[in-house]
Amino acid sequence: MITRGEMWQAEILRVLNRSHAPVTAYEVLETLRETHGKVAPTTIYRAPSSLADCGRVHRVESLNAFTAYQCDRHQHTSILSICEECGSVEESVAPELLDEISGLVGRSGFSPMRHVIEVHGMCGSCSMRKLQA
Amino acid sequence: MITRGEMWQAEILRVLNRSHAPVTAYEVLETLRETHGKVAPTTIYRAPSSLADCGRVHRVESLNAFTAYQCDRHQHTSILSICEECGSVEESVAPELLDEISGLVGRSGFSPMRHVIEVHGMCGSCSMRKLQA
DNA sequence: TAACACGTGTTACTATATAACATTTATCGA
DNA sequence: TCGATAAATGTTATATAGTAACACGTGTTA
Repeated sequence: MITRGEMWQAEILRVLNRSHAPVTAYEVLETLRETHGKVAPTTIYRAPSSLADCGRVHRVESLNAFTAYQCDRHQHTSILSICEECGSVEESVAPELLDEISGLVGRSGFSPMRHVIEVHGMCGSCSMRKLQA
Repeated sequence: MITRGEMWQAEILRVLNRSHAPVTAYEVLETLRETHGKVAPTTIYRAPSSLADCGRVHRVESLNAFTAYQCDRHQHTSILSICEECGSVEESVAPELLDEISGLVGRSGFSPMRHVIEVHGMCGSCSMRKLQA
């Protein structure tokens, strides 16, 4: 049986997948209001949180926004590269880098639970375009 | 000559240094209102931004808050470990790790400008305390 | 079917951040 | 020195982000 909560998760995933750039909760909200009438922020926030918990979407902390996983295999911590020119986000996976970071901060006894690794800059296509112009 | 802007920067640095945990802009605001009467959010936001630009404070993206650099030598990208138990933040510096990350995301032509690396977890002291209890 | 647990909806609010414009202060040429 | 101009700072209002608290309904279980 499909619960209403699962229905919202599916709707929101669809909105996130339509955009290759991260989408803020309120942008999702506006989109869903076009098709569903009145929708409350709470509805929107609950779903991505649970989706993030089960590894289907990323929360992009430095943008206060969400983005769907590009690839099913990536359902663990990713390094996100965020183009400040076009807004696109790429995922990279590097467990060994995460381990190095954990090792580094672990020297003082710190136990990592969640890694936030976001790199801002300019993507390849935008760099190209800039050079040509 | 000391401009008003520099005065605010100094005030705000003082507030940040009094706390070993990150402080939100609005907490700074409240503190400064106690001593300076009416202060507008804009005033508070301008100063940490310029302080962040010149490497005196970190903006902690995953907390929407600011924290002063613990050590003058760290005036470049740091890895922040954030204790979710006591709120304390530690800095680690590892240029070679940043280079590895840059190399990784650079494979697709991405040019990094700013690294956000924040690790959430539990600090050594809190782990100790938990074990004893 | 009463009583409860739990998921979802609704309202209202708090927190975070910035845009737009007003005012003050600094700078510079006449 | 004085006015014109540019730059920094102050002020107001508002946009954006996020959550708490409670209401409501639905599906259990006894």
